Amino acid sequence: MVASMATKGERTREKMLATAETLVLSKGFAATSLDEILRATGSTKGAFFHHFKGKADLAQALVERYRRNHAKLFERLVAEAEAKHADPLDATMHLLKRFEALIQAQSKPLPGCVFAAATHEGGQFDTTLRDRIADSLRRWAALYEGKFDAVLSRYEPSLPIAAKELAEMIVAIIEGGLILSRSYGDAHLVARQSRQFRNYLSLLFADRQPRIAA
Amino acid sequence: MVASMATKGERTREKMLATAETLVLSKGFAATSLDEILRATGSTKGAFFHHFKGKADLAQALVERYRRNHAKLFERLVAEAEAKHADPLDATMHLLKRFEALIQAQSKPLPGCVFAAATHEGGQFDTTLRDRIADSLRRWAALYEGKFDAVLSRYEPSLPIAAKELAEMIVAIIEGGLILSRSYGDAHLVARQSRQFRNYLSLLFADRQPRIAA
DNA sequence: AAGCAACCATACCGTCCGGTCGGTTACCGG
DNA sequence: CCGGTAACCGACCGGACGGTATGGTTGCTT
Repeated sequence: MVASMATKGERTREKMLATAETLVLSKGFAATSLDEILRATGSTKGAFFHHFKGKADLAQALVERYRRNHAKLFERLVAEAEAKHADPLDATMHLLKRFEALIQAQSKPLPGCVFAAATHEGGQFDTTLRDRIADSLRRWAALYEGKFDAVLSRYEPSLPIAAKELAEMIVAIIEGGLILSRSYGDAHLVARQSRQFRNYLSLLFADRQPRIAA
Repeated sequence: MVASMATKGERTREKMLATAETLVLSKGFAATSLDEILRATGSTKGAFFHHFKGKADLAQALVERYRRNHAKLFERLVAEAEAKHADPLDATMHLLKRFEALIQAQSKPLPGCVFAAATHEGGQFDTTLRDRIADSLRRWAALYEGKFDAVLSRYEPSLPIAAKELAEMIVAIIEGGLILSRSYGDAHLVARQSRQFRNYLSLLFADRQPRIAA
């Protein structure tokens, strides 16, 4: 038994989560029935209710799973970028470029973001899940914010700017870009928008003016 | 009988659409039942099916209504901006600032965008409605694109840029900003992000370098 | 090999939801 | 005042959905 496939139960649970995610991202959570998920995975009610307390529990598990995968991916990209560039600005640029390359490689538009989906249907979830989603988005932005903090502590921007604003901007651009990308069927729209954001950064720090200690 | 209240039927229909919109924006379309809408408006099944063929028809009507209102608002803002500024860059900046002021005036986060909601639950709608939504988003972007075209035909940007990219960028920023704004409960996030976009524009056209005819 | 838990299949239940339909009231031209 | 139509009501239906109960099967441990 290979370690990667874990136990049988974990594999079916993962399969359910994966197919549920694609269905939810295409039709929405409420419009996705349990039977539909089970038909797609080839299992039954018994299996589902063995792994999840109910549909609400599935929603929470979906968010948690997405959160982990998302965090893991970005930590990998950040590590790679910082290994290659000592300068914080270069590292951030590299991070964005790697991200764009990942999207550009896909021929179809990305299926969407679970956080955005959950936010949109948020009214049917309880407060703790909504808080968890907001926290996930904040952590994502905070990851960028840390990078921009490093950049701002070294270089003087050509316009007064806060790291948090830049972090929220790239997250907003990606989330909004995903919506347009899906609606248009344009697989490369998000990458194009990320490039625009890089443009903004390169104009903000065009001359790499070193910050003067007060 | 005042002209503004139109016929009785039109008023109840409008009331249904308005309450349906708020419900849909907070819980999603599939999770919003007809009974819920009717309870909120104080009318009944009979009234609903007199005005709409079914729930799918309601969805289409919601999109169409939002589309009209949205277009009307922006045409008003554009007209106001162009009346005040002959220069296309100044007019565009004014347009964005007016938009920010509108958002800033609200104390609660905007309820969301029907286009984004519909895109997110798109899998449950038919192709014609999905196309209609994509078209609505494109028209919105095209409205901005026209303005940026005017700017680019007069001024040389400090980085090579297409009007379409800028147009898609502000739309993406607003859509993404709305998601973050709702999830965080931060009413001013969208306006802050619009200001970032204005920053980008002001850096792109900082010196107002006039375009040289080739 | 026995036993025990984890895992999964199936039949079934109560409820809610979209939709239908026969009927009633409000309005309006003639 | 009358006829007709737009507007509206509310009981009802069939089906789908989330959830449960129960029994069977697999696989790990000792």
